[in-house]
Amino acid sequence: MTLTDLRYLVALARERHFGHAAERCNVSQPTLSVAIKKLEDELAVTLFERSAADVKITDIGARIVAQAEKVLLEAGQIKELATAGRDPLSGPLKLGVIYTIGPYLLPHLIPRVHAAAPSMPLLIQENYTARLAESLKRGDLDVIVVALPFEEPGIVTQAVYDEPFRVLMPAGHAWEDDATIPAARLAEAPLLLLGAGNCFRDQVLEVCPLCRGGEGLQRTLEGSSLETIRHMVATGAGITVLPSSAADPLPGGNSLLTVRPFEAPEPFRRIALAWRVTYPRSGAIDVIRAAILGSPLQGVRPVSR
Amino acid sequence: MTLTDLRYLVALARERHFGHAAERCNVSQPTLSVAIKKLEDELAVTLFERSAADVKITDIGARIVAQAEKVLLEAGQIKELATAGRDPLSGPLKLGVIYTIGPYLLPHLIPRVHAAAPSMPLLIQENYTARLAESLKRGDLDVIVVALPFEEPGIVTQAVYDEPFRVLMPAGHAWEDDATIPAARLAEAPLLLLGAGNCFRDQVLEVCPLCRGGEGLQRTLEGSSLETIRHMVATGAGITVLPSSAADPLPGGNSLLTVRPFEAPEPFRRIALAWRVTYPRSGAIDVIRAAILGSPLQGVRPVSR
DNA sequence: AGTTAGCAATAGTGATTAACTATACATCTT
DNA sequence: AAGATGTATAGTTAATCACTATTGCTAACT
Repeated sequence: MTLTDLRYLVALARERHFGHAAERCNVSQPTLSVAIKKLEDELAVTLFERSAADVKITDIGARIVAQAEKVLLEAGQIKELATAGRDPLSGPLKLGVIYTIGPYLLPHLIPRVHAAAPSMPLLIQENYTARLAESLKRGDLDVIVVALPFEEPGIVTQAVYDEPFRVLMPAGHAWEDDATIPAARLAEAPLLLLGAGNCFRDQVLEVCPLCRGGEGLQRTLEGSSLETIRHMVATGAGITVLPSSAADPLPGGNSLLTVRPFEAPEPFRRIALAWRVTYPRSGAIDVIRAAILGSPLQGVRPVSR
Repeated sequence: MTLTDLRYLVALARERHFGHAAERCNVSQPTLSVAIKKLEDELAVTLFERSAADVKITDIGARIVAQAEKVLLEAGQIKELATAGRDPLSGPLKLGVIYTIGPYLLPHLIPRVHAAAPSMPLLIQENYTARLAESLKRGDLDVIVVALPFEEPGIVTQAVYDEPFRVLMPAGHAWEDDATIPAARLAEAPLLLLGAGNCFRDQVLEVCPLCRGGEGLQRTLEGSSLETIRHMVATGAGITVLPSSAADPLPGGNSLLTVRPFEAPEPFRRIALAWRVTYPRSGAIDVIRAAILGSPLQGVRPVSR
């Protein structure tokens, strides 16, 4: 029993004539005749009474035809589902973002994605890189936004933008008069850091190897966020390093804080998109990338593909 | 897209492993692999993300698998319907009976058929032979009970029983003293007859050619029934001829009436079943025949096949 | 880093199935 | 009895399906 057989069946039930039914199915009369007979043999049931005068459907035949129509209808739905699902910009996209990007990127990203792909709602999760990577591999996420380096088997990455680091200090701080800050000087001040697990913490410590020992002036704020640290800096608890998108003053910014760039070579982080090699909706990824690049993130430099 | 493809699809969705899914479907891994790829090409949609680690279903894939399961379920119903419909004794049987048999046969027939084939309800229609024949050919009836001769293209008949004719007269009638009545004598009395269209009317007139002219003593009762005629005979309106099943006194019969057989050769009618040559439920017909022969019809003689 | 193991995809082949044309057969009609 | 109509069968070809053997890929292991 195949779907083709069922199509022949309902055609014959409608036409009550083998020749006409065959024509409607674009096959020859013997083809349809044999197919119906095969179906009857398989089901061990007489579906039609054939006579010279006409073709009559049996009671059981009528019931089976009705069921066959249901089958064909449901099968047609599969094609419709496929057609609807063919558009990579339709259907929800599960997006993961690291903590140190989310608050600054998402407010811009979400409306832009919605504008570009209105039928692709975003399901967003913020987390540490490691957790995002796991979810991505499991299939719980489709695309993630992380900082490089990021290497995982089965995962491909695409750099999107570079983002310089900045030094954040309370207004009136001693370094305020310097246009740029040498990285080494970070060891001289109480440096507020995110907790372990945040990749940005490690990247900051890489900028300032002297801070690494754990015996310096720096202070780790477990379970905290860049925003919390910024507020602590404003209250004079210390200084910190932020990515430019989080540090650079917006119009009408915070007058309690002073931001200074690093001395060249300016340290920076490279932000990338990552997804499973096998992920089929590359069009959706393109939209995400475009929306990120279209977002007004302070100080970032796009990375050409 | 075939039902087999869909079976492979849902198997793979369940197993998430080509090899295991193939095994469950009793096919080789390449077979299943190719079938899935063919489906994906046909639908122009990626249903699964394949990687060395595992097989992940896409969102659209999951929706299509759910739909495929629905299709397979409905398709399975076809087999169930066929299994249920395979029994010729299941499902209603549309039975037609001529007016001059119905009242005497059906009260016996219906319970017997119900006992022999409880899941075969009878849909009964009483009518003239000509109307029954038309309904039978149209398919509105499945089997009819008629008197022979009955010849129709595409229709087969099977004699069931012979039924002698009787003379019915009011009690105390002049012929009451005769054990048998010669057919010719019918022309001498006021003979009550059914209206045109009833085959029994014609059969009676054949028995008594002298009555035929239309100028004799006989009286036609259009739109009437044998029961009406019997009552009229009881009131002395005339005599009549009845088939034995309608004439012969039942225990506790009518003392106002006298029944006499004809003189040999006894006239009789042959009752038969008729159905379309193409009608597939011959088992149902056998049940009807057996139920008729099992019915206590007065004076009838079974016709061996 | 090279190797191995696991798994899906591909190639190539054989068997089955589905389609065709031509024709036979059955039935009713003229 | 012959013709017309309509379905079934025969015989053939093409397409499809399923198999085995093998390749190619990825990731895990030594």
